[in-house]
Amino acid sequence: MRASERAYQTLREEILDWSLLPGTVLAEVEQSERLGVSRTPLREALGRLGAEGLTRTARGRGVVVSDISLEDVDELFELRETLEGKAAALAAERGDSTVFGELHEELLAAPGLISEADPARHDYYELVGRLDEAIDSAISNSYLAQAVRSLRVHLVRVRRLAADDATRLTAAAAEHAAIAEAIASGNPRLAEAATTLHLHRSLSHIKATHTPR
Amino acid sequence: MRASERAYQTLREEILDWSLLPGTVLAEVEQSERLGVSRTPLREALGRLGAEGLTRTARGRGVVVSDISLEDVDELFELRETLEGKAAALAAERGDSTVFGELHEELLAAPGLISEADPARHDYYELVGRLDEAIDSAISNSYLAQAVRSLRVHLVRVRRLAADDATRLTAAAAEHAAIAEAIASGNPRLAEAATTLHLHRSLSHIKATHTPR
DNA sequence: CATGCAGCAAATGTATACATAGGCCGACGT
DNA sequence: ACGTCGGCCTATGTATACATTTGCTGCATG
Repeated sequence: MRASERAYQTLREEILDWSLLPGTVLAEVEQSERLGVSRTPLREALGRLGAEGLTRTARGRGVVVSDISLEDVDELFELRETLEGKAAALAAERGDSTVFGELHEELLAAPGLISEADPARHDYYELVGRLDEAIDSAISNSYLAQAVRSLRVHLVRVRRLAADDATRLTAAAAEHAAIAEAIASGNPRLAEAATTLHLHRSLSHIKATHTPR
Repeated sequence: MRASERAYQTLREEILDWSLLPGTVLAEVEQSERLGVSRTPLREALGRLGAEGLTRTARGRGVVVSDISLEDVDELFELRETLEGKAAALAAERGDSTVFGELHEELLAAPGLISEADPARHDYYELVGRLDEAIDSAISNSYLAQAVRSLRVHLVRVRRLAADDATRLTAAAAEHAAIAEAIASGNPRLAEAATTLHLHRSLSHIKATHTPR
């Protein structure tokens, strides 16, 4: 794998899982030595991160990890409701009913995946990720898909602000199942409504459980 | 100005005004010599263009200018309707009524700007650009604003597919005036409807006047 | 005591040399 | 004659040396 790709993947992971906290300065020499690559591929990695909005260049202090506050969460969900609502509606119009029917079945059984044995809820998030991918490919619109994907990057960070307890995840699974069912039934307005409902509940949960640091 | 910035601006301009046609290969040495910068800043410029979607890396042949077809136009407008509709609605909720009232007045007088003396319609597009900026800043949502801006880049390219005759521009000015008026009146649903109407007419115009090459 | 300027230091920005991989062309074999 | 293999050559990927800018510190002056 290319050195710039390695540096990009590593930094991206570390930012998304809050190993690198907002405000952390990513100096070129420092990071290039730490990651074992030279400054050139590291700069390319920093450029890509900046384009995604995960970092910003603080005039004079170099590149720093972007901040993400509760206000950002409101803004993110405002955009998310718009984009994912439209995506769900288009998926209902254009998607393959059997694909989403199967996802619906799986999501109904999802509470079984939320076991205490897997604190990271790997299986659960993998299933939700497959629903996202199915919607992306069903909408047949690369620009919308791209917009949704770039938005989801930030949402991964936000997830850490919320306490994803088993109770909430079980409820969320039911909401996702409702979205899949609506898409499978080919009803755009219902799919959009189910998405809106899910996002509002997610946002409420984040805001209710967030403990200010 | 930085060399990488110069290279980026130049290439971006050339792609947007179709001086660099879709499919054109942007080899690093070739372009760095042409633009008078070394390969390092040029690579940074190419990276930024790729992140915007104006170029893509063609496996083996390096970086090429992205294609943009009539199918892309449909996809672009589908996303545009979603984003700009939401933006207009938010602007109506949160914007300063006087700002949009003044833009409304100016847009009503816009047909006077469309003179035969200025084939590029510089004054007209400047005014429309100010409406876009006013909406962007009124929505108070940096993520949505960013999404709208990244979308507009592609629309600049599309504009060249349409024959922007004086008749269409006069009608478009009236549609823009209606949007500004709806925002000034603080009516989100009206603002969204006016935007939807305008975008549909723009798309119809593009599809009606486009002469396949 | 505060403010501004000058010099220094460390960061980023740029150029270039070098490594490496992949594609193309020619030759050889079937 | 066509296909395949090998070598060369040109492209990109990386490292590093150098230039340049900017922020900070300390001293001097009002």
